Order: sequence, then C-alpha cells, then structure tokens
Amino acid sequence: MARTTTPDFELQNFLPYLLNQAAEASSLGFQNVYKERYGMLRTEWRVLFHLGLYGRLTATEIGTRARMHKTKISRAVAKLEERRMLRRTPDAEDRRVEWLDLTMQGKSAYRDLFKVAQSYEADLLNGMTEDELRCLRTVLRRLASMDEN
Amino acid sequence: MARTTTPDFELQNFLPYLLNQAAEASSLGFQNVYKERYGMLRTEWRVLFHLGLYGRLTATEIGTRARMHKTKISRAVAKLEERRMLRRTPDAEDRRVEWLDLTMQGKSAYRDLFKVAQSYEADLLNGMTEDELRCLRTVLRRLASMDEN
DNA sequence: CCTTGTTAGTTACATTTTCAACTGTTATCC
DNA sequence: GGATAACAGTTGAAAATGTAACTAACAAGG
Repeated sequence: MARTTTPDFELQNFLPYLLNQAAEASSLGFQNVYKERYGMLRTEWRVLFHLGLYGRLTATEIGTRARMHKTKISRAVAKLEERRMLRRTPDAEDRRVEWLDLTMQGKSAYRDLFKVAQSYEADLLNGMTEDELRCLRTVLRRLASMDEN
Repeated sequence: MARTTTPDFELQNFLPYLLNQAAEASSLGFQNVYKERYGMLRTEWRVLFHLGLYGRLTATEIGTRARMHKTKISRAVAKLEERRMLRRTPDAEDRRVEWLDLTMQGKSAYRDLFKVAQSYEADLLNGMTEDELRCLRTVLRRLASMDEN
C-alpha cells in the first residue's frame, strides 16, 4: 500500500482535523439529550443557554458572543418562541432592536439542560488531571479567539 | 442584567462548546484554501487526504477511519471523480467493492494542500509550548475516541 | 440451490445551513 | 431637511447534511 508522501504525517495529528473529531465526539452525548428531550437543534440550545446564563440579550449580541450568523439566530429564536420558551420585547429607543428573554418554560428547560450539561461535562473531565484540564482550556480558548481581529 | 443561575458557569468553559469554537476557528483558514483553490468541501478534502496519505482504500475503509457516514463518502467520491481527482477500480473478488485511488490531478491537489496544511498547522502551533501541544493531542485523542465502543 | 441475512455503495426526500437580497429603522453628512 | 449609508432582523433559494429506503452482490444454513 504505497504512501504518496511523508509517512510520518498522520491525519489524526493534524490539529484542525483532530479538534473536529474531538468536538464532534464530545458533543454527541449532550446533543442527544436536548434533541430527544426538547427537539432542539444546536443553534437553539445555544441561544437558550446564552439567555439562561446572561439574561436578556438582543439577537445581535447573541450572535457576537456565540459567533453565530444572524440567520441562524433568527431561526433559532423563531423556533424557541414558537415553543413558548422565549419572549421578544421591542426596544423603546430603537425600533429595530428586540430584547429576548426566557419564559418560565424556557427557564425550566434551561435549568434542566444546565444540570445535564454539568454532569455530562463531569463525565468528559473524568480521567483528566487538573493540569490537563487547565492546559486544555487555555489552549482551546487561544485557538477559539484566533479570528478575533 | 440578572443571571438566571450560578454565575460562575461560563459557556466558554463548557467543554463541548469550547471545543466546537476552537475546532471551527482553527478549520476556517484551511477551509478557505481548499474551497477557493479547488472548490472542495470538508468531506472531499478528507477523502482526498485519506487516499493521499494511506494509498488505495475502499469507501467503507475511509468511512471507518474518518468516522464519516457512507452517504457523505459516496457523494464526496462522486465529486472527486467528476473532477478527475480519483479513480474507481472494481474489486476482482467481490463485485460490491470498489477500490479508490488518486489520479495525477488528485495527487497534485493533495500534495499542494498537504503543504498548505503543514504551514497552516505550524501557524496554529506557533506560540504553543511543547508541553501544551503534547497535552492537547493526548487529551483530544482521548476525547475523539470516546465513542469507540 | 434456495431462502434469509448481511454488506457495499447509491439514491430520494426531509431537514439544516448558507448566501444574498430584502424590509424597516436609525445615523451621517451635505 | 433630504439623500445616502449603516444596522437589526427576516426571508427565499441553493447547497449540504441526515435518514431511510433502495439495488446489487456475497454468505450461511438448511
């Protein structure tokens, strides 16, 4: 089985590839929960969590924080509103702007998923040393914020 | 801005979320190259690299190695064949099986992108210590192979 | 052989995502 | 004030993905 180039390069070592594999694998379990329990997509879960964690926000603010395109936000917000999980309030000053926040139902879903997220993450972290975790977070954050310029 | 729950939880610390952000950010630059230079998608790039690195393979083998669904492979292979980058050869023993390998054009695209991948990765790694890199790879590989069971 | 089950790969359809154009509103600058 | 640009958010069409059903070929047990 002839190799075409340098035999010491492994796809599994190529960082973007490896990161994607790890990200996908580590999202899967949590995805199953919000999907099966609330019929949510990744986008919807993210909007829900942003509102749950940081309180009332506008669509644009969520987009900036989550690095999500505005059309994704728009559709996620529409879905969550449909399911009575969030409420929109027009801004008094600027009529282009809408403030978003969670309804009771939204908060309840958020709290439920929040617990799931924590215990799910605990499982992921299980078997990782303190050092590994600190190192991982530092490096990942640096990578994640590379395009901020 | 009232927080709904425990204020010390940050979405940026939630591992699946952080991993996805890092994976996306770190794929972007390379994606631009294979997209603009060869009109490829992620799936196509992956198939190309598997064949470039590991030689002739069947679609199923690529699927197993890359953890890609067979429909993705099927479509990526069709696209690459269309662009004369790969060749299919029916297996002599088992007529369900097709062997895939790169044409001259495929190899040339692969070699080009391989160089891009290496220098791109070098940029990503730049500013990372040896320890950080080793730690990162170890942990990511562990996470990536969680669902192997 | 011949039924039943499994495997390799493709196709069809529904769901998501992306991209560009759109509406309505505010800001700028002459 | 009135043109023009910029911004918040939505919509529609095209591309990509996921899921299930499909074709064709092999395998195993009777």
